[in-house]
Amino acid sequence: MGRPDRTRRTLLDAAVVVLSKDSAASLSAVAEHAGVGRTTLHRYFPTRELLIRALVEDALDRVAEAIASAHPDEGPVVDALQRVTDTVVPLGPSLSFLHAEPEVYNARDLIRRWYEALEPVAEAIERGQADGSLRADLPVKWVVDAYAGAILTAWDTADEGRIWLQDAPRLVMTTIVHGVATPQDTP
Amino acid sequence: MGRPDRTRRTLLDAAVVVLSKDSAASLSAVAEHAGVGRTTLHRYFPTRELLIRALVEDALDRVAEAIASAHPDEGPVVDALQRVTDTVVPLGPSLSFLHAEPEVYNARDLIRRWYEALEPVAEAIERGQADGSLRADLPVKWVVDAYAGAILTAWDTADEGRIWLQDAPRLVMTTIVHGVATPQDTP
DNA sequence: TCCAAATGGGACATTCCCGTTCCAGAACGG
DNA sequence: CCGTTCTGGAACGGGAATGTCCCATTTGGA
Repeated sequence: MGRPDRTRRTLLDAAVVVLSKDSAASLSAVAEHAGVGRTTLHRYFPTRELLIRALVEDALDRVAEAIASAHPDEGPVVDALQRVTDTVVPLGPSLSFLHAEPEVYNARDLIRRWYEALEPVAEAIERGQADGSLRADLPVKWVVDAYAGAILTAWDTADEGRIWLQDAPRLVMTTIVHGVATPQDTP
Repeated sequence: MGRPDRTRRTLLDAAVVVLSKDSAASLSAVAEHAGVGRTTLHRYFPTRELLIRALVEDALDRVAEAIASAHPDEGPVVDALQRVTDTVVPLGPSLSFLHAEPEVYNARDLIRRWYEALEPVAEAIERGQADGSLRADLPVKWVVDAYAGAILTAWDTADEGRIWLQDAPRLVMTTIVHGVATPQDTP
């Protein structure tokens, strides 16, 4: 991997962190956070628009890859979701960026691609509802969003120092799968 | 209530909708969405900073008032949370705005005030953990964030048309309280 | 070591948004 | 019905961010 590739990677990583906390942050701020001159940033991403697009692509790729690597179609559904959670939580900045970026919010095709990336999770949830391990009185679309939202919340909460990041996967799984009530009280 | 009060209310309502979807939206966009001239907007809120502050105050007040009106300190905790959910879900735009606004994210005191507004919820959760109706192996801070996050997610999901807004409170409560697994599988 | 590639800084024009001012017209209340 | 208040449009200066160019310097590989 040559120098250009490393610089590009550095820029993408810095940009996702900065822009996830302020989607309107200036390109100067991004370049500075990456330890790179603003000129160099423009050399790799000529316009802000192109930088955003590249970040979205990168984030979607990472999420899709992380989910795939967890093999959500294998084994008991709850175990599968546990594996997905473990691999996706570290992608917090990318999730946070996708969620904060207005470009994503207002572009139909990008929303569609987000849910395409989550499709294996949706299938796992359907599988769970079919085999009786997940309750079937909740819309799959809702469960997908609630699950993804919980992961995002966990990242944000850890980022604010209210929980430890290492606890995040367990908290997400316990809360989403079993709920916050005591088991006995669940009718 | 005179004309100025109504105009101010119109502006606040329009601004929270526009800025919740794009925290960097221009004041022209806000004024246009409110059906008001940009001059008038500046007459009520001289600077963008002051508009943001007023929006934050308004959002925090609404959340605190909605929670208080649900009397989260009375009756069974799960019932109390149900009442809070019912009253808070309609505040989606305000929650979304608070969550998206970088000004809030980066200001210690505003974060503190957000959690102060949620304090009655935190107390209800503590009460539930103490009386055995809620599981005690989850940090209260996490439960508060997960709960608020679920309400926000439900609003966003309804806004995208993936669920009906009228179903949101039930979905939030079922998911957060009981989880998405079938009751029998909860150990 | 040497050369090509990559980088960083400075300078510049452009564009967009903000905040202000002025003035004419509309709306509301007495 | 009249006058006070509120509103909307136009115009302007200032400032910040963007995108572009040029050139000196550094870096890393052959």
